[in-house]
Amino acid sequence: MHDIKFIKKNPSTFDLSLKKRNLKPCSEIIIKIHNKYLDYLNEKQNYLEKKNSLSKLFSQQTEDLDKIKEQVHNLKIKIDELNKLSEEKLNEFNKIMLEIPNLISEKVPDGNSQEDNNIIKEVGKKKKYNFQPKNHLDLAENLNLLDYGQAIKISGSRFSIIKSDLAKLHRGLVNFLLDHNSIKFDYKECIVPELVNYKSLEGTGQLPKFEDDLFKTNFNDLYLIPTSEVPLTNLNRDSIINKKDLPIKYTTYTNCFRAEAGASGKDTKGLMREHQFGKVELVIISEPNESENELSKMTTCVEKILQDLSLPYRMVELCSGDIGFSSSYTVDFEIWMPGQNTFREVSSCSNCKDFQSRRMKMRVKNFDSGEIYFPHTLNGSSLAVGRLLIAILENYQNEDGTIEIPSVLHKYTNGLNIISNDDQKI
RNA sequence: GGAGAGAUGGCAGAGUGGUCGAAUGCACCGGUCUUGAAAACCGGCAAGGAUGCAAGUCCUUCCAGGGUUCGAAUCCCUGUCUCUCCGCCA
Repeated sequence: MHDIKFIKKNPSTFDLSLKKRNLKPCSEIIIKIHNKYLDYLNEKQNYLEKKNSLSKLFSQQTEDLDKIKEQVHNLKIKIDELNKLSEEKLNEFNKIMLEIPNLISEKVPDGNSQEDNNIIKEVGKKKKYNFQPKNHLDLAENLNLLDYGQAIKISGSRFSIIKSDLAKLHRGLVNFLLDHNSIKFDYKECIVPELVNYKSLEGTGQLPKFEDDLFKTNFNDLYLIPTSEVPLTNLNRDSIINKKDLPIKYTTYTNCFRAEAGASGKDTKGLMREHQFGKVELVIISEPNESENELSKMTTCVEKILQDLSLPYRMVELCSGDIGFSSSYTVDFEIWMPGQNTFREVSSCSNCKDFQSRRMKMRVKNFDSGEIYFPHTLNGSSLAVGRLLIAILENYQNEDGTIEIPSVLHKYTNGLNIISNDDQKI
């Protein structure tokens, strides 16, 4: 949510940012609606003041009370009218405002699509194979570790059943990632609900605009989370944080659920794009002037994982056409996938500035000065576990189809260091 | 699923029609005292909005939404959530 006062002061800056996202300028109409709202509001407040002062006369005098009653009655009619009008305008205003994406940072490169993203750096050497590397799907199915027939029977497409040593690797990865984040990088580990209410999704920006991407349940109208950014960031919704408690850093592992409404035909099989996937998430609530710094600490945390796992990756700055709704600046991490001969996204780290904190009324108070302001919120994946699994399968494959397990994970896989065929056919 | 109770400031907790944005305690901030600290004492301390250069003035908010009334934290209705007991259950 944007600050209307900012828009009124800087309409052209605001419109320019929208233009970079290929959106139409709208400052003029927003300002117009808001001013109209203020007109109604001020008029209403004047009448309210009159009404209040008339009511107070009752405890002071006893004469002409009927006359006052009548005056109040007349005022109430006007107030009701103006109340309706101002509410209408405010609703109109909010409806527009909630669908406007965040302003993008000056650092964000111009561009229309993924193609225009800026590669910041490429790290790690791509392994050379003296055979044709397979993709994760062939590898895992050959090893009997992934079953799509069963997944389709139980739930349909875009689900999978992970089995045996691959399931153990998945579990080990989750523990490795959570330990990394909480012990080495001081994020507070949490377990959070995977069903959330409307307000929470509005707070982080998924609603009202992206309803189609979400799964809604018939229990209290709760939604399945598309990312644990939603519950983690909303932990401090509608509240005032003591400045001394910043920065607040959370990490969690959850399943994430996405309808993938606009992705038909893309990555239809395999762990790449599923309706349900596991993800470890990082969220930071930071002082406004510290958020850039915090983002770089966050990306360092993610990078360290990729380095520990010796996976070749690149760091990509998203362009104005590709950046998410709530973000002002986003850095993606992509791992080299030899079986697909391309880099694929495994993490996205965003600085949302005060966009989400304004939406969810998360504020910070400096108790020394009394000052109250909106903090910046950041979120990042560390990492999407399914995709990380793909990366390990493809990067650590041997010619015979077996998979080495990276050495940092051995203590998380109870010493298991190679995945070979699971003989059990069930 | 059945029965009952409740939702008030950062927290605890008074308040049952006007003088209530709301007692009191704790926490927090400032001060006195002290070599320093603690204790004690004194003072301050909700949020959002409008307007104004500012000081200030005004409006709104006691879970949410309706209603009664000149006037609602307080009375009535609806909804949501929480708690307790019983049943069921990982």
